[in-house]
Amino acid sequence: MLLDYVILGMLTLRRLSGYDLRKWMEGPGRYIGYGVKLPQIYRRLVKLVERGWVAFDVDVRERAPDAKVYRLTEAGREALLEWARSPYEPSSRPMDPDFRLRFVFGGQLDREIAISVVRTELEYRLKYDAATPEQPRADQYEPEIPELDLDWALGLHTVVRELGFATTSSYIAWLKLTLSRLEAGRILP
Amino acid sequence: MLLDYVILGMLTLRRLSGYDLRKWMEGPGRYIGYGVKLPQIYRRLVKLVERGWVAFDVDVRERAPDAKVYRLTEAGREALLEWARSPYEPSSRPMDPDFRLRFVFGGQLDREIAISVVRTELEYRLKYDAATPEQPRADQYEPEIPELDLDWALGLHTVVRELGFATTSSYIAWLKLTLSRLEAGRILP
DNA sequence: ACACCCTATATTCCCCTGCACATAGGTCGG
DNA sequence: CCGACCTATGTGCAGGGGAATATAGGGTGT
Repeated sequence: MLLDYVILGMLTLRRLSGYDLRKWMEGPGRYIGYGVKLPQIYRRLVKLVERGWVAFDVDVRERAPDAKVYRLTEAGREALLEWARSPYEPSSRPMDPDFRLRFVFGGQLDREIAISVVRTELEYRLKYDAATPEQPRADQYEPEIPELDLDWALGLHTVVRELGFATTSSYIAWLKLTLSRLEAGRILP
Repeated sequence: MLLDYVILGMLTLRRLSGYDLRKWMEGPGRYIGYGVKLPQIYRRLVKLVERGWVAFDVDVRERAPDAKVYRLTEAGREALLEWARSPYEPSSRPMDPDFRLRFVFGGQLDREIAISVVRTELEYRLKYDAATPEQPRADQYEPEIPELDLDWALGLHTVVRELGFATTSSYIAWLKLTLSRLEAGRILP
């Protein structure tokens, strides 16, 4: 379950309440592309406590309701590390959050993990996504609705595929750049 | 349910079996970013038949198992149009498939719908996503694990946010370009 | 001859997850 | 004073959706 590792990964950096986790997901975490609603976060936290991966202390607050502040346990740290080291299989859809999740929350534990995940992702994208996508051929379609303008419709499909192609290309460029920076031993100038 | 409208939208263009729908989702439809597994497609098709939005004919095939080839009904066409005309609320995560789905499967029905959806999306992205994201501040974090290199971890968060920022920027550029092309009345040169 | 994959449909089990709602104190504007 | 909104926690319900499995004919490789 991806949400488990988002929570464990964030708790590696600092203690957080369920409410904090949601704030992160709606804020900076938006770019990672994975998000769930509050009830789900609370439910997952309960399960993670049951499993012994996280624990909490009640933080009594004067001018706000009491909060449960969660922290990572030793078992949770091991679970996160095990996930981070498990084989990474890229998703067929480049915009899926799988890679970014692995990269950030796995990679933060160990430089070798970060490098290996980026390398795997890059190889996969070069193999399956670097090719120029095919144009849809009008003769393959026979609209059931006479009012539908087939050229218009396929034009929209084409421009969306162009968006996807451009996005994927710059994604691949980012993967190459990031890989070389990681291999050089530092990521920020 | 988004899957309903993916199916209705594809059936607007041509008759398809459940298996065909899955092939499209794994192939060209990958760029739209919405995908489910086969069992879910079959389940949805059953529900759409019950609701009267689609119907099927059994296609007896010589050298392959018989296939159910689905087609759009009048009620299905109306349901798709109603969805396409309903107010569009952009998702807070730019990579969610909501916009692309609306744009392709709503926009193919009517040029005004396509223009309106792109305009709404562009306004939203300019408002919420055009700003440079903040850098994470190291003093806000207190890792529980001494082995964790906080600068390294935050560096990874930063480069992923840079990827998100670059992606969003080129997405906004695409929205502007597409809007002006749509307003000019044609999308392809 | 046998293994394996492709087309094609579908079910069962079980968990994930969104929506609506409940609770409750604090703050702020009208 | 009241409504609206923020912090902060949850519950109940219904439906979405993945993994594994079943079935079954045809083609392809070794």
